[in-house]
Amino acid sequence: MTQSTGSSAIHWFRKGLRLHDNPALLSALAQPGELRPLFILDPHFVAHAHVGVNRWRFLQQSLQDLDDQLRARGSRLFVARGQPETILPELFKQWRVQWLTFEVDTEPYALKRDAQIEALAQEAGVVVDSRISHTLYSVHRVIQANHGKAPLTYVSFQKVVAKLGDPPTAVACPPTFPTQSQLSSPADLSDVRYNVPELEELGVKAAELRTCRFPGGETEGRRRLQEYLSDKRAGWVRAFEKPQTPPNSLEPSTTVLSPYLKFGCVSSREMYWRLQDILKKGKHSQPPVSLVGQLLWREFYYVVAADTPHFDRMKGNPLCKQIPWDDNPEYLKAWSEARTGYPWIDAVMIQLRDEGWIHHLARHAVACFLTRGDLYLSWEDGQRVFEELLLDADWALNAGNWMWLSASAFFHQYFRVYSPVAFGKKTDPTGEYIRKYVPKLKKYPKEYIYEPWKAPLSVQKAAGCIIGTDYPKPIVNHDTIHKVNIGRHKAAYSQGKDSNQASGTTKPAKRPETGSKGQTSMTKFMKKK
DNA sequence: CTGACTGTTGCAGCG
DNA sequence: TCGCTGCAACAGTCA
Repeated sequence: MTQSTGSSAIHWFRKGLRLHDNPALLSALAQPGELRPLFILDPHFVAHAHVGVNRWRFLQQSLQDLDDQLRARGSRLFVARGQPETILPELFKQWRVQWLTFEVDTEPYALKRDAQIEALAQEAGVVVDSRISHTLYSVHRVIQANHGKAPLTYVSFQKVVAKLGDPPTAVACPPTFPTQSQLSSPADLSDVRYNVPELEELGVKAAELRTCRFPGGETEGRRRLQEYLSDKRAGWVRAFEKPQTPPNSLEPSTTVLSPYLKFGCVSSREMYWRLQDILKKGKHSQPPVSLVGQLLWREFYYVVAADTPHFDRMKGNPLCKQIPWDDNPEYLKAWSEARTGYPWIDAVMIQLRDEGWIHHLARHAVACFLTRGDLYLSWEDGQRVFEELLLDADWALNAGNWMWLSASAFFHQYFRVYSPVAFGKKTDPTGEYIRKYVPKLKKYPKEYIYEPWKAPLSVQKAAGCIIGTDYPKPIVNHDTIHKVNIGRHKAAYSQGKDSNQASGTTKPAKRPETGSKGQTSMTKFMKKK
C-alpha cells in the first residue's frame, strides 16, 4: 500500500497532454510535497463521444509519451479508470491531496464536470488551481472585450484580440521533478494499476488499424512543429496561404499539427510565438490565410462556441440557420463509406477513414457535398462522422466548420457550390490522389478518372472496373441537384427571415425595386409589413 | 435608414 | 496558364 508521508498534489491531465507550456503543471510542481501527474480514463468518452480507432490510438500514444517523459524526470503518469467525480475524491484521501491543478477546458461537458470536481475538492479541503493554456487567450476575456458577446465574424474577432495585445509566452518545463525523486514511494512508481492502457483496453483491435501516419504525443508533436517551423522552411512559413495549398497532394501540403493542438500535445502559444520569430524576419502573409491566421480561426471557434448554447446542434442554437434537411440513411451511409460514385469525394472519405486526417479544403468538398451541395443531409450527420474519424476532431472547430460549410452560420454564400468533379481537378488534373485512395479506378485514363461513368464501356473494361458493378454510379446528378438545393436553401433562408420578422427581432427588408425579380420582391413585399 | 463594401478557399467560359 | 467576368445573390458591418 502507498504510504504517503505528507501532503501531496495532483496535476490532472485532460487535454494539454504535454509538459512544456503547462502552467497548471508548473503550479503543481511549485507545491511542497509529492506530485502525482494523473490522467483519468473517463467512461463518458467511451459511451458518448464518437471516438474511432485512430483517435484512440493517438490518445494512447500521447499517454505513453507523457509517461515516458515523466519517468525520465523521476516521476510517472498515473492513469486511473472511472468517473472523475468518483475517482478524485478517493485519490484525495488515499494520497492526502492538498492541491489539484488542471488546464481550463471550455467545452460544455468539461465545464459541468469541472464544476462538480471543484465542489468535491472544496469538501475535501483540496485547493484547486486551474490555468488557461489550451487557447491563446481566455475566451471569456475576448467575450468581455467585445461588450459581453462573442464576435461573430473573423474580422471583428481580429479587432478584439488586437485590443487584448499579444497572448502570453510559453513557459518551459524543468528537466527534473526534484520533489518527486525524493518523496515518491517506489511502490507508487511501479504500481501497475495506474499503467498506461494498452489499445485492447480502449476497445481497439489491432486488425482495425492501418499504418500510423501521425503518431500521438508531445515528443512527436514538437518534432513536427520543429520540422515545419525550422529555418529551412522560413520562406514557406512566411508565404503560407491556406487556400493556395492543394487538398489532394499525396503528402500533406500543410503542417498536420491540428491533432497535436487538439490534444494539447503542442501548445498553441508556443506555436504562435515561434511563428512570430520567423515572421519578424521578413515580409509575410497575413490572417486569415497565414499560419497565425489558422491559430486565430481555432481561437475564433473556441470563443463563439463558449458563448453559444447548443453550439453543436441546429435546434436551439441561435446562430444556426434552421434548415429542413433531408433524412436519408442510405445517402449518409454511402457518403461515410465512400460509395457516392464521385471518385474525388470517395477518395477523401477513404483517406479520412484510413489516416484520420484530410486537408481542410478536402473537408470543404465532402462537407458541401453532404449538405447544401448534393445530398442535402444535416451537417450534424457529417459532424458525427468527422468526430469519429478525425484525429483532430475538436468539439468547437468541428461544429463551427460544419455550420460554415453548410451555410448555416458564419458563411452565407450558399450559391457558391463545390463541384465534386471540377474542384479536385484544379490541383490534381491527372487524378493521382484518386488512384492512390480508390485503387479500383487506378487504370482509368485521366480524361475519365473524375467521371468514370462517362467512360465508354470499352474503356471501363480495359481499366478493369465496370461502373455500376465494380464501382458505384453517382448517387446523385450534381449538375441538376445542386441547383435544386440552392433553391431549397434560398427558401429556407427566407423562411427564417419571415419567422424572425414575426417575432419582431430582425431589421426590415432592404433592396427596393431595382431589377430584383420574382421571389425577392415578393419577400420584400411581405416583410415590409 | 440606406447603400456600399466585404467575406480564408465556386464554377464555367473567355481572352 | 492565369486572371477576368457573369452567374445569382447571402449576411454583417460601417460610414
